[in-house]
Amino acid sequence: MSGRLTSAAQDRRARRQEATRQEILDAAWELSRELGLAGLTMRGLGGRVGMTAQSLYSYFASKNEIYDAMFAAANRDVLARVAVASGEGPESQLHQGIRTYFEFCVEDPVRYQLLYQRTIPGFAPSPVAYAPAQELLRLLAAHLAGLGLDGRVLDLMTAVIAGLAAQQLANEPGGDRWARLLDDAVEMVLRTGDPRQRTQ
Amino acid sequence: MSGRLTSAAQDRRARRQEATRQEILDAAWELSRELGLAGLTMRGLGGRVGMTAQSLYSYFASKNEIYDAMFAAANRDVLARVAVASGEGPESQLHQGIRTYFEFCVEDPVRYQLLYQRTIPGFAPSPVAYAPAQELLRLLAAHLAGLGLDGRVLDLMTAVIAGLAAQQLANEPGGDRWARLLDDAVEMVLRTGDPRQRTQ
DNA sequence: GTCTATAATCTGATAGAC
DNA sequence: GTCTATCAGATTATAGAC
Repeated sequence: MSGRLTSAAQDRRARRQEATRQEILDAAWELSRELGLAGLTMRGLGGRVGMTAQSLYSYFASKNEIYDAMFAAANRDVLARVAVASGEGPESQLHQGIRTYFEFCVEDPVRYQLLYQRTIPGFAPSPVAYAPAQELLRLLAAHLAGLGLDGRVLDLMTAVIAGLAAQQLANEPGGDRWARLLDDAVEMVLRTGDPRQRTQ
Repeated sequence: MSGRLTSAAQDRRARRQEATRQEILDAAWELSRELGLAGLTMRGLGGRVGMTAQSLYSYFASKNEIYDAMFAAANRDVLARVAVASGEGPESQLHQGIRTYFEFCVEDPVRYQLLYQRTIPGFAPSPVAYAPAQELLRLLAAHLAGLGLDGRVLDLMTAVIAGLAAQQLANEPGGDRWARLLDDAVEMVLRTGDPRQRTQ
């Protein structure tokens, strides 16, 4: 019986640990949005979450491990959101999925910087943290393949989506000047890649 | 006569000053490419150029002024390169100009980061440093207007170009997987914006 | 698991001699 | 214009008491 009790206590402790980790990550996002990704410091983060900077090392082995956890969470988030995007018919579903992804991108400039502009000096995401992004790309590739479109169209599509998101974030964050071009742009790429459309 | 001599001496001194400034900027680019834009430090820069970090302040009032000078030089460079891009007929000229611009973008990741991904914490370019970029955009707008295309097409065009460049730099720096899609992508945007092409 | 203390180092920038 | 010396801080991270 003491074994079961010990195990239950371990569970409780582990859950508490995990809850604190999450609290720290929430504060890290908050601070990053206020001061920029490079402005995030262990002291500032500790202060925000109500402990000393040193105590953070009980939850994360290094500052980069915090960045990695943020990276992983964001990637898991976008994959989940795109996966549930529905629509009637494959083309509508594709449009919906891309729209969902695009909105995720322009929603949070700091998150976009972390995920897609490798700008933090010593940081590179771990394979585990990066995996959902690859899965997302595979998902898009499969959808396009289902419409008879090849890798060339995939590359063009990712570039067009990324370009619209980047322009929106850089030149008019929070606006829709590029966002409202998205559907037509996607349609344009689909038509270009459609063999029935080609002249040769 | 002493007046002329003094003036000549001032000229010589000013030229020497300017030469040293340029030497410092060259070293700054070099170091940034080695360590990343955020990795550039006054001490490192001083060491590279053969003086102490403190002496750099005789040439630039601050570190941000160095970033600004780099920003300005890069913008002047790309404008000059695009301006001389030639071609027969307005469409060919447009393609050539865009190709020149694109190659400038993918040529140097660090320069791209400085110009187009506002990632340095305290730095914002001065109006003078930024001006050539606006001129470049006006140039593109005028070319498109000459083909009967509106601001919507301009926004779509900038997004497509930026997207291809960003994907190329992020996923395959030095390669041509996205670069070789450029001409077709530009053509695609031009056709989409052509009123003769529209169905309604 | 949290703290204090501190290591060890880096940063941009200034003062003043020469 | 260049140097030495130094300011006034910041940074991540570790050691060890409790």
